[in-house]
Amino acid sequence: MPNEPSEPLAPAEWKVMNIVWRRKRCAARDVCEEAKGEHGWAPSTVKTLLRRLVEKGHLQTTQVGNSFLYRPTRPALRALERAADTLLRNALEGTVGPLLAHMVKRSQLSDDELAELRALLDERSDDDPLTRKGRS
Amino acid sequence: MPNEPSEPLAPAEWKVMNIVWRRKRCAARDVCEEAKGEHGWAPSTVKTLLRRLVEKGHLQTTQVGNSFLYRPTRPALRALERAADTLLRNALEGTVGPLLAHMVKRSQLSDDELAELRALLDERSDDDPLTRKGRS
DNA sequence: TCTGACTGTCTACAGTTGTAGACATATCGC
DNA sequence: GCGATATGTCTACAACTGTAGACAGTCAGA
Repeated sequence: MPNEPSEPLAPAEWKVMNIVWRRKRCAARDVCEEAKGEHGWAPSTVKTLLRRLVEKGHLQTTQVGNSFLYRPTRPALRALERAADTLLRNALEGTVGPLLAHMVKRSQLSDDELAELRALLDERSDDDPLTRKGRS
Repeated sequence: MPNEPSEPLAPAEWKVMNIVWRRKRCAARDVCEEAKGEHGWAPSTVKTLLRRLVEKGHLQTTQVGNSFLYRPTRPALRALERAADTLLRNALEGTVGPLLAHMVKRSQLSDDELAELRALLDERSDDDPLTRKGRS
């Protein structure tokens, strides 16, 4: 039982996972409904994706009557962080800063989030001696 | 001639692109050499990937003698930004802030980059009325 | 000019992903 | 108990991906 499913999510799988994450847990029917509305998918499509996600360890099931309740095995944030790590691994020398800048620009952030990020940046430049060259 | 290749890069394709991006432009041989060292790939593997990348519009070629010079059609940063956009599209309500925090933590950023990010954050909280609710 | 080395092209093939129909079966209401 | 409905399973199949061998054309050196 791999607690952290290692296999990355394919695009269609992200869509299904997002539906389940939003609802915390749900039945196949709910996913089918929402996926039909959002992506126009046939129920079979959703069912196949759910099955594969269970196989890969991204979803857990609990049997309820003749059906399953699907539940993510890890929080959405963790999956996002994994994907972000992959992204960063692909970032060449000097592109990380601009990349983060781009993402900040694209994002709606709350005041709290902005404050937390600011704090992080300050921490960075305070305690990382390698980056302490040009500041007074 | 699609100036911005829309098809996303597969993992193996990122690896090849990164080699070409680092060198700005190069011959297949160079890529083969580096890819062999880094990933243990056979030359055929590299050649297939180069061909597919050209087909998809990620690489351009210039014929030189009996061989090609491969050159990226867009800068690495742009490809990264596209991938980042996809990542953000998968981010649920409330996960974007923590996600960015995670990325900042994982990244080595220069003083200049830190300063630029800080400036961006300040700009955000200054001019976005939606986020100006809790601050004095 | 002949040949060897190198380059790109063709072909291959297994595994993954996107998409979905067919179908057996379990359940719940009557 | 029986049938209608819903649920999961099996099967399918094309496209994409990872990986690579075989081969043909070409350029340079002998």
